Amino acid sequence: MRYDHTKIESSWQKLWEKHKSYKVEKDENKEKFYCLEMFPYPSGKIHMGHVRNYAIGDVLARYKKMKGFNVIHPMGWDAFGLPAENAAIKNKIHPAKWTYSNINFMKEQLKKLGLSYDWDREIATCDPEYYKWEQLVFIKMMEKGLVYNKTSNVNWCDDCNTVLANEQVEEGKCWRCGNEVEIKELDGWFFKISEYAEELLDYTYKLKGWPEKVLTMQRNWIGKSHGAKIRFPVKGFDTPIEVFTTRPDTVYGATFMLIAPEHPLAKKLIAGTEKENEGLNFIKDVLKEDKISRMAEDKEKKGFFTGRYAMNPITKEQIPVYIGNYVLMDYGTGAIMAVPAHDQRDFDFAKAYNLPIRVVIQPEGENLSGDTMGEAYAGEGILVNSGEFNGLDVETAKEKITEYLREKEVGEKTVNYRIKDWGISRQRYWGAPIPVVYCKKCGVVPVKKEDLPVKLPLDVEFTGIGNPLESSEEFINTTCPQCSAPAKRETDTMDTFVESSWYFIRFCSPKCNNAPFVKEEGNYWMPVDQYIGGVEHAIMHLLYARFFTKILRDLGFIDIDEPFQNLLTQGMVCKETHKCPIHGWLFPEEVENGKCIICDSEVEVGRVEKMSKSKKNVVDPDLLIKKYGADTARLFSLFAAPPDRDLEWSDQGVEGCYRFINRIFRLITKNSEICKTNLNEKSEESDTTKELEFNLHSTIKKVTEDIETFHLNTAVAACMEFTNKLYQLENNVNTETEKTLFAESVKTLLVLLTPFIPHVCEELWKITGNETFISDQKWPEYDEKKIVRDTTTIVVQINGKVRANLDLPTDTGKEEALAAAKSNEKVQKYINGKNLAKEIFVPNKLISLVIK
RNA sequence: GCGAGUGUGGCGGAACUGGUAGACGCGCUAGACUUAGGAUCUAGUGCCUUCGGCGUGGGGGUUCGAGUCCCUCCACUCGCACCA
Repeated sequence: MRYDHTKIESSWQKLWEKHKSYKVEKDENKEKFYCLEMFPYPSGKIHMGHVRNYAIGDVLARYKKMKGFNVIHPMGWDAFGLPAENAAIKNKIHPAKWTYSNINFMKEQLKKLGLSYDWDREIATCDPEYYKWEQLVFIKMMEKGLVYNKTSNVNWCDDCNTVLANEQVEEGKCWRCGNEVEIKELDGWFFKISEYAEELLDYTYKLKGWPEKVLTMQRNWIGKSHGAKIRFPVKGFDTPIEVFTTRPDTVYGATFMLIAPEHPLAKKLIAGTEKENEGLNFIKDVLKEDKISRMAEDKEKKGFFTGRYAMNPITKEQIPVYIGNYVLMDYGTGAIMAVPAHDQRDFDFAKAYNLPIRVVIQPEGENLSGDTMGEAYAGEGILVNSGEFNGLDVETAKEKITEYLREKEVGEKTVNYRIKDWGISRQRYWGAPIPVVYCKKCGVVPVKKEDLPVKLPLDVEFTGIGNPLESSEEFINTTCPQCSAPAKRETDTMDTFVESSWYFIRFCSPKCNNAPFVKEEGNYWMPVDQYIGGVEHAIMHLLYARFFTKILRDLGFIDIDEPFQNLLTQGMVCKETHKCPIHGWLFPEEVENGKCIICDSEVEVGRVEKMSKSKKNVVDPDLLIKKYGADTARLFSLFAAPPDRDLEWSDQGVEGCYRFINRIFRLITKNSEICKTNLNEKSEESDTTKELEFNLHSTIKKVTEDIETFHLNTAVAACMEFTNKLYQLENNVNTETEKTLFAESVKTLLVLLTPFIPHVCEELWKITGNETFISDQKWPEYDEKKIVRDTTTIVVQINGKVRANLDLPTDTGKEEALAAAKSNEKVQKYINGKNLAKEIFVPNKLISLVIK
C-alpha cells in the first residue's frame, strides 16, 4: 500500500492557505526571525535548484516557528530583465504580460511544494508600486551626490544600436547579430559605491555568519591596495602623467612609462606629431579587441612609442613614454611607471622593446644585474642604485621615498581600490526608468517626488533594435520639473541589480504607500537572520545589497548597517549527462537501457555536472512532484548532501526517500489506535521503555542540533534511525507505560519531521487523533538525563589496537575499569608476562594499555 | 600565477573538543511472504584472509592513540587574474 501523496498534499495546502497558517505580523513581544531565500527571476518555470534552495529555507523557517519565533518568510519576484524583452521581440507579447504569466505559473509550482511563505507579502519588482520607491531613493541619492552621470567606454553594437555587457560580447562580436563590437563612449549613470569601499571592506571582517569564501571574494573585488601616486612631467607638455604604484621604493628603477590606450592623454601625446596616424591606429587596434581576449593569459605585450619623454621626478632622467596594451584604464590612474627589473610584465615589455633594465632592489646574498637576469625580481631586498636611499630595506624605503615625493610635491601616499563605481544605466525597456529629465535650459533635472513613479509606457514596439523607450513619444516628451518648458526624459533604465538590492526590506511592509517601507517595520524585522542562495551571487548581488542598505541607512530610512546576518550558499544540483552520437544531448527520459529512444544508438554517459537546459541533464520538479509528491522532492534535496555542498541527483535516492515516507506512513497508520488512546501511564520501567526514552531523547537532541548547524542530511538520518528503532520495538510494546511511551515517540518523531515533510506529517498527525496543525506544534525539548544509559561500552586498546570491549556501568572510575580490563580474558592474552608501561583511561570511552 | 575548497566502501555521504572509521541512504547477496513482483519484511555487506592483518589521495612526523594536529607532495573543483 502506498500513500496518496497527491490528495494529501493538495488538501493540506488548501487548509494552510485557508487558515493563513504562515501569515505573520510584527509583534514586539516575540523574538523575530527573518528567513529569506533569494527570490527567483520569473523565467517560466522553477528548476531543481529552486526546489533545493527553498526546501532548505523552509526547514529553517518552520523549525524556528515551532521554536516560538515570530518568523517572517516572504517570497517575491525579481521581475525585470532582458529575457522578457527578448520574448517580446520573438513572440510579440508585452514583457509585462509575459512576466506576470510566468509569475502565476511559478507561484502555483511553489505552492505545490508546500513552502511556508506569507504570500500576503509577495512583491514583483516590475510593479510601479515597487520601483517607484527605487526612483525616490535615486533622487535622494542625487541630492546627496551619490549618483552622477559620466561618459565612459562601453561595448557597442551598431547593428542592434545598444550597449552590450561584457558577457554579451563573444570573441569581439555581438552575441545576437554577430556584428563587430566596438568600444564607444557613452553617457551613463553611476552609483558611488566606491565611496563606501572602505566600510564595505571593513564589515567583511565583522560578518561572522558568512562563509569565509564569500568574504574573501568580496575583499578581492574591493581590492584595496596601499601605494603612492607619482606625477611625471612630460617634456613639452603641460599635464604631467600621474601613475599609481604599490612599489614607490623602486622608483629609481623606472626606465620607461606606459599609459593605457583609453587614457585621455594618449591621443594628446601623439597629436600633431608625424607618428600621429600610426599611433591612432595602434590605439584603435587595441581597443577593437574585446576586454576578455585583451586580458587573456599570455597576451603578448605590445606598445607604441609616443615620441615623448617624461622626467623621472626623483632621478631627473628622461624616460620614453609608451602606449601599452597591458595597461588598464580601469585600475589605478591608467598609467604606470615601468620598473622592468622588479615587475615581470614590465620586464617582458622591456625585453621586447629593448629598453634598459636597472636593478634597484638587491636580494640578500645575491648580485642581480639587468643584463643577465632572466626574470623580474619582486621579493624583499636592499635598495641599490637609489641615491640617498641605498641600503634601506623595501618596507622602509617605501615610506621614506613616499615622504620625499610628498616634500617635493610630485607625489603622495594613497590607497587605491579596484572596485569601480556601479554603472546602472541600461539601454533597455524592461527596467525601472531613471527618474530624470533633460531640459535645454536647466540641464539635468530630477523628476519631482510627487510625480513618481515614472512609469513604463505601453505604446512601445519591440523590434530588437535600439531602446524601445526611445520610440515612445508619450514617454520621452515631458516638461521640465523646474521651468515647465518642454523637455526630454532619460530613456535609460536601471540595472536590475538595483531592485534586488532592497527587496528584502520592502518585504517588511510590502504595501506601504508613502515610503519605501515603514521604518519601524524595517527596524523590527531587519536584518535578515538567515539568507540562503547560490554562491553565484557572492559578489554582485550581495555587495550591491550591502551597499544599498548602507545608502538607505544614510538617507535615514533604516537603522542597520548590514542586511544579512547569516549567509548560507547552497551547492548546485548536478546530474550526469547523456549524449547520443546522432542526436546530441539527451534528456534523461530520452534514454532507455543506455540507448537513445529515437535511434537506438548507444548513449554515452558523461560526467556529473550542474543541471542545465543546454546539456539536458535536468529533472523537472513538476514531474517529480507528480510521481512522488512534494514531500519526497523536498526530502531528497535535503538528505542527499549537506546544504552547502553540491548535490548529485540519483533517481534511486529519490526512490529511497519515497520509501522512507511510506515506512513512516505505515508505522503510524498501523499503530494509530495506540496513538489515539489517551494513556498516561509512565511509571513501570522496562527494557523497552528505557530503549524508547533513550532513542526518543537522543533523536530530539540530534535533530535540533543538526538543524541549528544546517546539517540537515544528518538530521534526516537521525529520524530514519529512530524510525528503524520503532519498527524494531513495535512488537515489544505491551504494558500501559510502553504504549504511552511508544505513542509519545511516534508523535514526537512526526513533529521532528514536520519541517522536512510537512504534508505527510499533518496527515499522520490527524490520523493519530489530533485536530490541530502539526505545523503549529511546539518543538520538543529533550531531557539530558534520559540520554544516559546504565552501562557503557569501554574499548580496551593494547599498544593502540582495539583488543576488547567491556560493558561497564556508566561512569565507572579508573581503578575499577582498569581492574575489569586486566581481568578480561582477551586482554590477559596480550598483557601476561609483559611490562605495563602506561595506562590511559578516558571515562566512558576507552582504556589504553601500553606494554613492552 | 594568486586565493579558497574538496579528496573516506561499488555509490551519495557519517564521525562532537584526537578516543571502536564507514551512521543513514542507495546498490548488492541470501532468505521470508507471494501466481508474480521492481511491493514489503528479516539477515548480511570496507578489503585481504587460517590465526590475523590492511585500510580515510601519496609520503613523513607528533601521540598511548590521527580521517581529525604538523610538514611535504599529488589530483580535482570553484573564484580571481597583465590590479601596476
